[in-house]
Amino acid sequence: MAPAPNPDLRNRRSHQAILDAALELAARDGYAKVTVEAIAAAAGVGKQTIYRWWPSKAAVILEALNDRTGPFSGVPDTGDVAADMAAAAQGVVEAFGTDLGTIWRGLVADAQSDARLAGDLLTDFLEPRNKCWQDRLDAAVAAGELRADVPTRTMVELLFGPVYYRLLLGTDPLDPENTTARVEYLLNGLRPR
Amino acid sequence: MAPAPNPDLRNRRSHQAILDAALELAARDGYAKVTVEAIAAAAGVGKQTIYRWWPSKAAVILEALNDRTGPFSGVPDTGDVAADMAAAAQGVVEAFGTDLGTIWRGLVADAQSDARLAGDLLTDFLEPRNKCWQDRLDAAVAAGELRADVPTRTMVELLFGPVYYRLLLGTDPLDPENTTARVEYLLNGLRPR
Amino acid sequence: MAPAPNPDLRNRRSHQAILDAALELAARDGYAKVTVEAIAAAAGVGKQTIYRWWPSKAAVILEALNDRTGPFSGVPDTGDVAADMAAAAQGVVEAFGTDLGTIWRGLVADAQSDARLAGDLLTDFLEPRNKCWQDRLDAAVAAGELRADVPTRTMVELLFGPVYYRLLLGTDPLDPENTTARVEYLLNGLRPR
Amino acid sequence: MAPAPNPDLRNRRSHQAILDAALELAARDGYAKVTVEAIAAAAGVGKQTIYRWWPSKAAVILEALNDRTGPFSGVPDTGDVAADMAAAAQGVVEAFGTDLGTIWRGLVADAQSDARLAGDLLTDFLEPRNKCWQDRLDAAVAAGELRADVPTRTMVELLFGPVYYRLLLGTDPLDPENTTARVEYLLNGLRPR
DNA sequence: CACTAATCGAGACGGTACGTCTCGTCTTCGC
DNA sequence: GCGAAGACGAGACGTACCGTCTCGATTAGTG
Repeated sequence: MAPAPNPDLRNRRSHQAILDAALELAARDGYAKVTVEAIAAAAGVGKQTIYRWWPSKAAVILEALNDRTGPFSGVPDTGDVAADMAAAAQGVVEAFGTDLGTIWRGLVADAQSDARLAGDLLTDFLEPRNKCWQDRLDAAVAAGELRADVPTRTMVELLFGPVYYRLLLGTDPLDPENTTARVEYLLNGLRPR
Repeated sequence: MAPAPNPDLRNRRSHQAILDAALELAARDGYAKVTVEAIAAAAGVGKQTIYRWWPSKAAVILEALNDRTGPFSGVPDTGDVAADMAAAAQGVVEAFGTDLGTIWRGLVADAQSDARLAGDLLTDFLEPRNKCWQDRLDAAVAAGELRADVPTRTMVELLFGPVYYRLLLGTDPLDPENTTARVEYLLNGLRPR
Repeated sequence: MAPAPNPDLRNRRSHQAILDAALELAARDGYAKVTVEAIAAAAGVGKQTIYRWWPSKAAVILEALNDRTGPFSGVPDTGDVAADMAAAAQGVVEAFGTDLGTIWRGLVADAQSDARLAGDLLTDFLEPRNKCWQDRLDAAVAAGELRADVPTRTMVELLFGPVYYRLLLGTDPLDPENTTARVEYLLNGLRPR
Repeated sequence: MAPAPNPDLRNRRSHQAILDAALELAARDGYAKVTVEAIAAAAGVGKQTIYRWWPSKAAVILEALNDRTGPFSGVPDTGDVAADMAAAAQGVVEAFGTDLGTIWRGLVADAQSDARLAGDLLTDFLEPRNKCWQDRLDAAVAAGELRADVPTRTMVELLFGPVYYRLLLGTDPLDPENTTARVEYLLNGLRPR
């Protein structure tokens, strides 16, 4: 069906205008209220130009998000894994406190009924960041700071799972202090000593 | 505006037919594909009869879910909090492996752009269950099985956060074994001993 | 596919608003420039309400035309068939000089690629009028004013064919005088006497 | 605006391929379904190459038609104007029974909303043929076969008007027999003798 | 024989309207 | 007078073409 348009002929100006418009509308009106039609109008672009290059509004906004945040800068490595975990988790919490959090919630929501988007969310956004984290944690394991018998992938889930829990379920507000404390709980465990 | 319909006049048969139809459609076609129109048709009911009593399809399905699963039976208390946590977390994971998981994902997705629904999700479903858990963990704290300086609400987040992480982000499949191990990690911490 | 909407439930106000808007737009902007979307907007109506009851903009405009012109009043019968033919042909020519002519040209144009519309044009507009004419001419034949060996249907074609020729091909402007003369030519023939 | 492309640099192969493709598509899919895009694709040509030399798909197809039918061969002159009229009218009717009729209907349809095309239809196709007819009829008038007080242009309308009436309105199928008879009616008139 | 300029194939672009879909409200009729 | 049935206004969807535009890559006729 799709005649596979030639990316070389892509118009830079339009491409960027679409990303910019998408992000601005999402920030202004809320993710759910954004429509492809509105993005096209705001970007001064034909709808077909969006559909030619993206399968859905979600895909546009995901790329816009990546375009805006730029390449993931990596995780800190001060030698103290506890401090690094706390710092980075706080970074995530703070980022989620901005428009980014709202937009990300919308993307995750759409991904529940759009398997392709779910995959793109992972490959384009989540997994690269998690990969960095796993590397950092692997180093900590090697340095004897963390248990070797716990998969670092699981550690990442333990660290960020509660953040997403609050973000998506809204049980409690995202709270940097709580985030710092959580790292200590994770490292030392919930058993009394 | 809304003439505040008198709940006494509510038709039991229609009410139940709507809940049943909603759940069946959600299970068969997937949450996102269900429409109020389809529920009404499947229940042999006018659309207005649904809109009179519920604000959205999500509200119908949430009530249908609660209607189906019945009142929350509470958490186990064998005296061994580790075993209880593992058992219950596994129960959740198993439940999420059925239609319930798919439907729940849909409800959480809708809640991202529907504050009222988000509130209902908490009060009608999540908080009652979490309240039970906090009570159980309070008992464990009192029994000296868990640290007293960690809010039990946070403990619940640590336990279930990673489950929701996988459920909603799809990084890895929900896995009962991993769930059991996670309880041990949480209790003993990630530091080498 | 089409669930066959129930005409009894049709909204009178909307129906009339659509017909009025269609005709006004056609007169103002020209038949070809009218769009279903514009009719809907001008009538303060949803597009679906048009598509529910008509298959195309042409069908709307045809009905609007019939609604406006009202039932065909019939043909004159003064006893002098020549005078009657001239009068009526002139009536047609004059009508075609108004918006009606422009709209009718548009409908005939659309009918070239829309068999259903072509049929509707005949049954809803052309044939009723031609039927009246054939009856009038039959009477003239019976009165000995016209040849009995020429089908009256053919006579009608001879009378109006040239009108449509000018209307649709634009070779020459529609001209009442020429119309009158043509009746004489038809009746007496092109041979010198 | 238009930089007036230099016809000398025109690519013969492309020109012919466009005409051929246009006619083939019109015959195969019907005039209305043909698009400039499809002609370009079928001719292996860029869209701009069509728009450089023609203002619309109708103009392409009109030229293709003229290219295919070749120069108009003129009207017969056997000395018997009745026979000649019948022969030629039948020729037209027969031609209209082929793809040519369908395509011609499409062109006339488009001309209703395209004044330029309407003009081209006359100058490139209709008027040359009518001119020949008028000449032939002038000769018949001079020979005393036809009335001198009827403009030959009007005679042509009387002869072909009914043909177009049937072609464009679809009241009855185009019928060679009826065509022959019509010539007799026209010559001798509709009055009983 | 290179040079230069316009045409060429290709197809992306900003637009417009299409006909469909679903939403949440409003209207009608039958029980 | 309630409720099923479903028409309604609204408006986004994703598609199809329009006519214009921007690309190299031919392809002429000129110098």
